[in-house]
Amino acid sequence: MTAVAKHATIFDVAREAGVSKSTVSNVIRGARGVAPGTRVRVQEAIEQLGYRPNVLARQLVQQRTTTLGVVVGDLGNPFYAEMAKQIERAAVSRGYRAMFCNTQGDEEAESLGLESLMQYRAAGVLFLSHPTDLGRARSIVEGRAPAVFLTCFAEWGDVVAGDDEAGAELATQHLVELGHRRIAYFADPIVEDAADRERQAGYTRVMQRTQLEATVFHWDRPPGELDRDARDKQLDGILRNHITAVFSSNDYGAIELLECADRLGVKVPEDLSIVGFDDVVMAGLARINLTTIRQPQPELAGMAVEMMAARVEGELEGPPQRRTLKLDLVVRGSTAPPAG
Amino acid sequence: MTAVAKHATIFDVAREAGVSKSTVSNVIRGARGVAPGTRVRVQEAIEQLGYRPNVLARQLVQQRTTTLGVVVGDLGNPFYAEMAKQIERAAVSRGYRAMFCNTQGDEEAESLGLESLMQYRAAGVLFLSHPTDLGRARSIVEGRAPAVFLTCFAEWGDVVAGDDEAGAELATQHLVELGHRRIAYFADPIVEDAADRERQAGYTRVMQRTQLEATVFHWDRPPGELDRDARDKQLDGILRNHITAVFSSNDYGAIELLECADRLGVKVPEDLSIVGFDDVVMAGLARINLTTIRQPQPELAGMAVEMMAARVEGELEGPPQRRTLKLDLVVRGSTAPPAG
DNA sequence: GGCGGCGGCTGGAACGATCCAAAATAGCAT
DNA sequence: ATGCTATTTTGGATCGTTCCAGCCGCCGCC
Repeated sequence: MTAVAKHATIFDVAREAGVSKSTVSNVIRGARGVAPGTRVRVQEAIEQLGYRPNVLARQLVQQRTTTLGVVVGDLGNPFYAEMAKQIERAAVSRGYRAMFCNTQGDEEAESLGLESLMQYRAAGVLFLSHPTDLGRARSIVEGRAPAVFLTCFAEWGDVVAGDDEAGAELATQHLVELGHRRIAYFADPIVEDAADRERQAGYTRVMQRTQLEATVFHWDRPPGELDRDARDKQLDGILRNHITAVFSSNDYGAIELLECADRLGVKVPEDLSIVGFDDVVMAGLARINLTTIRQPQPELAGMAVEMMAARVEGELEGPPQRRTLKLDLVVRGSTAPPAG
Repeated sequence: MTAVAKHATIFDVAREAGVSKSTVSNVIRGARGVAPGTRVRVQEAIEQLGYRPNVLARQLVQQRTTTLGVVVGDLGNPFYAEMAKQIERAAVSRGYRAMFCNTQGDEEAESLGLESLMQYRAAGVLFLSHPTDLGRARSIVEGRAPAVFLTCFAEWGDVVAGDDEAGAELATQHLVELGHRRIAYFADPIVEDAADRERQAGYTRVMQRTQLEATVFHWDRPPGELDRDARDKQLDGILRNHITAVFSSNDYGAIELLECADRLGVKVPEDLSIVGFDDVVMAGLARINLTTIRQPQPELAGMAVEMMAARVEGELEGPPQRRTLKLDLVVRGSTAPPAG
């Protein structure tokens, strides 16, 4: 039984039930005005033949699809993976299907993926990571499908994101309240996007408000496995500067920092407090136990899909909107009052 | 510009270029027998109108799609997320598109997802997690689309998996060579499937070969956050039994064990050696540093997609095949010779 | 000069659904 | 019976492609 059977069509069902194709169509679409007896006969025929309507044909004639394109930089990254899962669930529960494009930060992959989504006539495109080539992405998508930016930003589409600035304020405030005075912000070079900017802004605002000196760092070399020594040296230099607490723009950076500290023999949180951002699964492991800012992933994903659906179904019109969700501080074991 | 523009069709291009739709079709399909001049004119018209062929229409008439259905239990789980990403990449590079269905272990979600995939006329279905309701899955898919089971098993489809038994032997052998005699196998109750069985078999075989007593455990209560005490108590009881090393059926279970040990004040690896399975990202974190068996995810995914493509394209026929990939031991810091 | 062959191009049928207008049937009162 | 309305049912057009058979015109050859 390797051969794949031919699928039954609406005509096969019609013949089996002794009605016209239109009546079968009325039954499967749940249209009213079908006699109860006929409906039953048609349903039996459908059951009998194992008939399943061809979505492609339907979408072709209806001139609209229920395919939601999702562009994501790295599906393997647990943060995005969780987000992707929530999006898939939300999409399905609204009658849509998600189609993911993993770009791996590659421009070529990104535009090919978007082109492909357009060829599939995706009802909308949801950007889960900031597009690598924003202009190109715009030229491919705009005017053809609505765009929603989730956790990232562009002025030509709706935006759904956590309130990064307020979240960063929360994180910084937490450190200040613990008694820290020399607090640094650590930017992850991988994501030099709007989110990073806002988080930095939140940090800076609190520092100014409390009359403390803001210090912003970023890895001299991105965390590419091999130059741990360089990074250790960098953190060492920073600590000599009497920094007692670090707020990292995301959890991955924070965990990297944690590992550097371990290697340098710097005790966390006794000698150095660390706060992350996102609350990825790893952050909750007992051995990591990272204080961080939680992103409400299910709500974010749900909201993004809801907006997308509203645009697609014409319930939402006009200029791009921006929805922001509140973020919460999760206090764990990587923060404590400074040693002195 | 909220309104979504109508897409140009092959007829629009034909009119623009002053040729028939068939010629345009020949150009976009790269068919030979089109005069160079004509080809250029058509390509200009395509460019001009921003024309993109409608995949739905094409697939409808061609009676085959390039959609690969992927059924996965939990896209948010980093192991599956990485797998999903590799599948997506492999699919795209072979001219297919992946369509994911997250089932969350729910039978209803699973069959709805599969039904949906069949309605989309998916060219094949790739199971990334063992189906919750195997019989139902079979009745929906079999005869309509080829199935490939990746990292899981069913007799009605091709199987691609790591050599779990050999991997488990490697893990157990490693513990034996370190000098351990009382070694336990810990089954994760979440995945009581073929993989678990084979891993256990590998463990048992080594134990028998070395004339050691095999001891199999499983959590009395699954790791559902709230009953940590119960699990601590269980591990405590096990350790009183003079167990000095544990081989867990997967990394999540191993990490859980690690956390229990931490809470009980049991030192790893001094008092207890732990080996996991899968080599998820977390296992490599310096603070976790788990000795484990690595699954070659890119190769597994690539092979699965390759088999799927071969089935779809008719290059592979006949009864279900089974491909097994070699697994490697990754020695990290959670294993050491026993204290005595 | 007629004819076969060939490269280039085209029209029509098909794919499997939706949806509308029109036809058929049923029900009911006169 | 007849007419009128309400309910069911139906045929046909349509969506945007692919692909095949056939047409047209040109070239070279005998």
